[in-house]
Amino acid sequence: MPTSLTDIARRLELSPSTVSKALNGYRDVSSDTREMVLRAALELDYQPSSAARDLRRGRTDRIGLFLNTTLEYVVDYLSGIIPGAVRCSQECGKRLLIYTLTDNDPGQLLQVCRAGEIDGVILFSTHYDSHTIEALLEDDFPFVVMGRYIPDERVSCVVPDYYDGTRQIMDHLLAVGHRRIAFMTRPELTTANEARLQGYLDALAAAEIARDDRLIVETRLEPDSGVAPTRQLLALTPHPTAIVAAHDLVAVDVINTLQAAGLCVPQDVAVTGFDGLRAGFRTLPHISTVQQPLERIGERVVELVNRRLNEPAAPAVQETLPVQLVLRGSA
Amino acid sequence: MPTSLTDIARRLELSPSTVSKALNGYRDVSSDTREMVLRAALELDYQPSSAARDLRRGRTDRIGLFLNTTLEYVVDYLSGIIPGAVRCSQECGKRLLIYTLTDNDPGQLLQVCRAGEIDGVILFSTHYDSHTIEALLEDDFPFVVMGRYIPDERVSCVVPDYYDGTRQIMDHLLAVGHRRIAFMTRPELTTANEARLQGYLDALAAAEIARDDRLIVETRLEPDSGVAPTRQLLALTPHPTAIVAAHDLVAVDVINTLQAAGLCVPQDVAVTGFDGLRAGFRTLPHISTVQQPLERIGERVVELVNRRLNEPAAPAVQETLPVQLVLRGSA
DNA sequence: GCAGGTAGCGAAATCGTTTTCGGAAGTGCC
DNA sequence: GGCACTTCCGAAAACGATTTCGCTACCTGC
Repeated sequence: MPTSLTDIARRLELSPSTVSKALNGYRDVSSDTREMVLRAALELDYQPSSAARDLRRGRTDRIGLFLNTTLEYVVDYLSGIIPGAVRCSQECGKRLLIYTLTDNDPGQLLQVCRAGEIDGVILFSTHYDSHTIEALLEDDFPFVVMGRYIPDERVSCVVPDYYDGTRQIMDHLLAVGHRRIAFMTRPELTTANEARLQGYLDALAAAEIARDDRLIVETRLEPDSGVAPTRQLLALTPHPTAIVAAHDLVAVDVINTLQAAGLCVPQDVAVTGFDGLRAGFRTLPHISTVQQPLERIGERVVELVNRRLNEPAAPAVQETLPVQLVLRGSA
Repeated sequence: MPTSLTDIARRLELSPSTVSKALNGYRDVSSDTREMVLRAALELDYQPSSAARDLRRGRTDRIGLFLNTTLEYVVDYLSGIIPGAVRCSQECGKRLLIYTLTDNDPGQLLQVCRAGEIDGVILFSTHYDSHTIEALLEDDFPFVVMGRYIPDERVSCVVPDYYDGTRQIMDHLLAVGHRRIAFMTRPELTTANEARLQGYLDALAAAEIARDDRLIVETRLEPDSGVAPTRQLLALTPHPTAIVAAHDLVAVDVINTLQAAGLCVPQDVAVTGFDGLRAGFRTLPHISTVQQPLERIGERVVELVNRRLNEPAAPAVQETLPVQLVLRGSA
């Protein structure tokens, strides 16, 4: 049994109320007793029971983030997000908790929220369905969506500028002379994928290059899933001189496949990624990519949840954060 | 305000006790009222307040895992562990929570444990000091150490067989004819690193190959930290024909550096990793490695915490799990 | 000396559950 | 009818903190 408030009270022959007030900085307690209490608390390694505290105060000062670990991409992305999110929640006096979902059952998320385990929740793009969002709205439970734009003015979200990022990549590739540029997209029809594709198409149009559908291929995010599409592109004659991958992890596959085929990156084929994950440093050359402001996204997302907690009436915010092209060698 | 037990009670004109008993499967409630209660609970989206419940029951059915995300390795390793850990905790009726530590302050871990936020905790090798362990023992708080052997019969731990893994790698390399085998180790003096080094040295001795200290180099786990040691090894004449890296992530750097120098893997230099992380699939050829039973480690670690929760008097267990050499092309 | 103020403390209610205990009503048996 | 059981339900006490409110001293100023 850990020591409780009452333990301290008994030991010092004080009432629990006084001890509580001493620990919580109330002014109606003399500095003498305050010191006594603080010393005793330290000696006994006192830590208030979070259950009791949460129950009485009606909040937990915890923010949840739900994680599905089946995708390597998610883990990698999250590890970029977390430092910023943790720092910001620390500053807000909250703690950030990561919940692990079994087989991505969104019901668990609602359970945790309704049970009052957390005050607010961050929704990662792949981890919810529209029913979850509806339920959260109905419960008036604070949440923010990360990485996907939700066309509903009641929900806050933070997304990187997918369109502009792709334009930046394309403009760079076009500027250095590429004309046959392949584009790898993902099968899911999300606003993110659409924005990227649109960036690609608009850039081509602006450069007055005709769209060639054989240069647009699909790829998934599992390990090795970038290999086959790359081979498919290499089979074209002439093959593209640049490949714009949907993600850094895909770009890794692309580079490996090209090098295995005896081609040099970027001399023979330039390759670009997207996101700016750490995986981009695990190839030689390193991957030229669009760096998402990962830490900043983490910060903003927590900040928005926190604002919502402080002023429940505040309107939802939909933020697009600027991204930046970083050239690291592969293009 | 979410609906509470009392809400249901009022609506059905029952007492809170009866409602609680109906929901918790007590036998002294008629099947009629039980059904009424269950239906009402469903209609109102009732979810018991976890704070109230935890407070009253004196436990939370939650297990904590503390995470420090500064190291890519940790994230990668953890994502291998988690599926098993989550599944097992699910089966035990517990929930697995991941806590994010700011700047790796072990005091936070003790706070969370003492506050009763979780019933037990899993310590990842890099996230504690001996003081934390002492404090947990003193508090009699259930915990299990993962990935590092602790020479103390009061603490349970689960570790892969580092020594045997390295022997397996070495035996394979020796069997295919390698004689100049380099070894990359990490600067920290942990039992894991020592066991690996010993495996390397014993294998050499068994093959009657003299130890050459120039072939033993140190490397860290940050991105690119495998590059310099590899160049250092390539500067030797003759250079080693095989490189045994301390980790898959290091092996990635090694392979890239070798290929960038125009060498073929594994024809010119064979490379092996350790751990069996997903990163091993992101090179071509894929990395031959020692596969840790990651899922199994996750399972066992949760299982041990759970056993400790169910029978507090049970003795601590120190488990070494078998590892397996998997040849994927790089050696 | 007295009204009004302040400083310091404790009593008690409260948060939403769980769980023990006892009581009321009904049943079966002799 | 009386006795022992069973069945079903509610009252009430916890769990450990926070917070409101009121009470006692003591002080201050006139």
